[in-house]
Amino acid sequence: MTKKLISAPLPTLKRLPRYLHILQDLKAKGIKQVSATIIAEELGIDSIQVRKDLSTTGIIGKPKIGFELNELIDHIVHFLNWDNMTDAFLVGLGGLGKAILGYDNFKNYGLNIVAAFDTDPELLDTKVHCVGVFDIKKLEDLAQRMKIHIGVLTVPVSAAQEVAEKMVAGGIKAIWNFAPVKLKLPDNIIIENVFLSQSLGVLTHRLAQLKNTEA
Amino acid sequence: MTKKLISAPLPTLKRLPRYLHILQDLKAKGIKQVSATIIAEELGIDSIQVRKDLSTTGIIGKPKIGFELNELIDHIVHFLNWDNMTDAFLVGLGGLGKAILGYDNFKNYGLNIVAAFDTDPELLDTKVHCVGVFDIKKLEDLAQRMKIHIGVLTVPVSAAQEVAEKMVAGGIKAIWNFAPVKLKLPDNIIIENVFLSQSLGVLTHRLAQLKNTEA
DNA sequence: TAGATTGTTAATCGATTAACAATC
DNA sequence: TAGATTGTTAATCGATTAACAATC
Repeated sequence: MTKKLISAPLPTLKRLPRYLHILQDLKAKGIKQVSATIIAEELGIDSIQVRKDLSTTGIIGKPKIGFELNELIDHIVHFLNWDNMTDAFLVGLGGLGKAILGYDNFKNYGLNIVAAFDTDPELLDTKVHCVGVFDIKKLEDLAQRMKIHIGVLTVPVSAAQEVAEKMVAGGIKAIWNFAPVKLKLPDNIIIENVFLSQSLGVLTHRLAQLKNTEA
Repeated sequence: MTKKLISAPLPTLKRLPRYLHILQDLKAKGIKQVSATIIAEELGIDSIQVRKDLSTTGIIGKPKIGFELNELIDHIVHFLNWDNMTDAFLVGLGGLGKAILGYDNFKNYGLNIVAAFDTDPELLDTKVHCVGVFDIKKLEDLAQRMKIHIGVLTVPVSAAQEVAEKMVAGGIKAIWNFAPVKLKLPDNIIIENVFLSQSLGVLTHRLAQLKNTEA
């Protein structure tokens, strides 16, 4: 039986991977128990928030003691579904696509990229970071046959919508989108965008602000 | 005289680059005016929110007409400080570092990477995507002499804190951090984190949820 | 003019933070 | 035991959404 995964507020969901990083550090140091206070201090946030976030994963702590480290890690990992490796396709072997393929750590995050796609004839039927590269024409058919549910989209903006539609046609249910464009897809498709310009905008705005207040 | 940059709520700040993408698309199509309604439809958000967000940039629209496209673009670009190119250093030439160096578009986002740093002897004194690569030992001195204020941090977790401290020692005021670790730096240093695991966690959790509700 | 849109004030909603009893 | 921590309910805070007058 699979435990039911109850959802959480988006901000909570985004903090969970950060807790996990800390916890795995502590585990490597041989620590067995941890309190919300410790985690909070490490991340510079409020301990009440940590406690509330952790409770959404279903973990039960012990007053005065805190949480069993291994048990807590398991709960977070399960909540994020990182205990089940999910196969994925990646489309677009530009710099970013290659970087993601080469970043082994995503295996710790439940993501297993099993094939890559591009239009560049030079790349077809080669391997990049041990992953086979195929023509985009084969995407839909292969996705269906291999029952792929996650697509990583690292193509230029101009191709993003078209490729995303092919992913959906192939039965892909969730798209990790790195192209700075709003994908127009059916409502039941999960889209998670990584827009680097957002993050950079925050940085440059704040830096300008800082310089203005200094001047 | 530089116009004063008033700050905005973080969610607003993060939406502004997305508005800009849409507006530049419209500009390329030769359109001269735009209403909040149009932008909102394009992004699938509320038009009231768009109006409020835009007003934080200081733009004044015309009832019934909307906004002058060029004027609106200028306001957002100025608000994000993307009209002033800021020189930056990048440290860590792994896959991600190389991808960022190769992504010319950041020049549209006010970021100009003028030098890269690594420890790999093979890379030193070569050029990657037309940017010179230097030994990390030279980082502090060069940052000071060139008055660099932004550092892009794409090193492994194990090196992140140490390199970040070198950046600060070199006078860098804002760090765009891609290493999944909390940097411990003075309060006046601006840190903007890009934690891909956060985004991936949201995706895998939601996909698991979807499958659970289907089953 | 009538309809559409802006800009702003007020209401709602949801997340964070505070308070506190329970407890190892 | 006393102090520290959990889990939960209530209060606060801030962002989103609604309402509406002004206006081209």
